[in-house]
Amino acid sequence: MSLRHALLGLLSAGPASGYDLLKTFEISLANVWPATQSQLYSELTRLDREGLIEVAAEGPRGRKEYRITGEGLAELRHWLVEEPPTQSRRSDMLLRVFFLDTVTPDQAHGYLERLAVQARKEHAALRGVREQIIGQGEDALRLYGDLALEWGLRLTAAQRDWAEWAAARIAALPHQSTVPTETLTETLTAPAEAIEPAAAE
Amino acid sequence: MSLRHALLGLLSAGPASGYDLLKTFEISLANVWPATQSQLYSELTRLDREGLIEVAAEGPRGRKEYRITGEGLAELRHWLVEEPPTQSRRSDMLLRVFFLDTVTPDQAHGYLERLAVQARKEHAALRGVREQIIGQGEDALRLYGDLALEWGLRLTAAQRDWAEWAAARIAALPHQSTVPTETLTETLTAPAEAIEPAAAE
DNA sequence: AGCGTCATGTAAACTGTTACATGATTAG
DNA sequence: CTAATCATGTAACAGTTTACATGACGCT
Repeated sequence: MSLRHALLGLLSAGPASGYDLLKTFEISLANVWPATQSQLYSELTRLDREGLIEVAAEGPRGRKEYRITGEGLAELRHWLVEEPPTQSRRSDMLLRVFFLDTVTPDQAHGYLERLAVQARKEHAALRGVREQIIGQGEDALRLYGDLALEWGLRLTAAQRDWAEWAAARIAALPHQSTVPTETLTETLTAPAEAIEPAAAE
Repeated sequence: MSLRHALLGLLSAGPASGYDLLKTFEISLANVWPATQSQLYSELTRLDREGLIEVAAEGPRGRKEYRITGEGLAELRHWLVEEPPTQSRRSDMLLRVFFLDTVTPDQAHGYLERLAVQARKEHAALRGVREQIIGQGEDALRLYGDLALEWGLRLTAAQRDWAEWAAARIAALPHQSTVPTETLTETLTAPAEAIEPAAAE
């Protein structure tokens, strides 16, 4: 359960309300640990009940500003340095690759091309983010944000390169000529045809 | 819900029982889409009820061998080529990076070093897998498995390189001397200290 | 006065994990 | 005969998503 640690982490930078935290999730944490409003509010209630955070102040429309407690900070640090990182490696994208032999090579090629395009877009978006924050306040909080951003850039670049490489490999297959896509629909219900192996890179 | 598509994909290669599929999940699909026995059996029952798979034969100890139906194959192909890939990018590992400023630079450095070690191990393991399957039957099913393996190799390499780069950046910080780790425990309850930015790469 | 945003909460459905439970068959 | 493996299922719980519901405040 890392949602609680995400919340503790955000609150370690200063007090905030559920609404504030929700915005932060939508903007900066969306790509790392998405969370919904519903989930967020109930987790905050639980954290408060368990003493890891507390209500610092109450505002206008029932607004409750939470603050992290000493116990909460200790838990956050424990999670950071003690608990082994469990990368949940569930990948929709890669799962499909395993079964690409059930569709035509053209369709498989199309899938990989789309992955490459998507990776290029994401990479460009991250570059945009980097341009925006360049020259801004260079404090401790930014250093680690930069590391995360760099990871995003490297990951999307790797994904792009791999998808292009993989698409090219499929395009290099024999019997992969200029078949118009219209005629492929009727082959959909036929069993996947055997594919000759491509030469190693 | 991609578990059902994983099952359909495996069954597209030939009939199998829940037990067989479970083994396949543990061996070859564990790193892509982990699933538990419990989850698997109930999903098979559901797929059967919905007509996407059917019982082909019954074996010795209540064994039920499932076979994919035409409807199931259609659903698999639809998922592969029509539905946009939703990469669930929830990353425990990256989430921690954002909050690394709440612990000492030494501890942050240690975290990144451990990530690098882990990535190196995983990369080596995948290399081992590649050695094992080299020279084996080179059929259509293998081609796409190779693409997936290559992605694993590239991903773990990228993770290793990034973690090393990030660790080096933290090690290059000022005031980052040879502090014995024993003395760090008392700084755990103190507020995280401000960190000077490192020069760009 | 009314619209947009701020602000929080609950309920239901679904997905995933852990643990419990049971029994048949085969190999040694 | 007995231990390992084959083989399936259920129950309880934890985490996530979607939808519903409500109301206060601030600006024009």
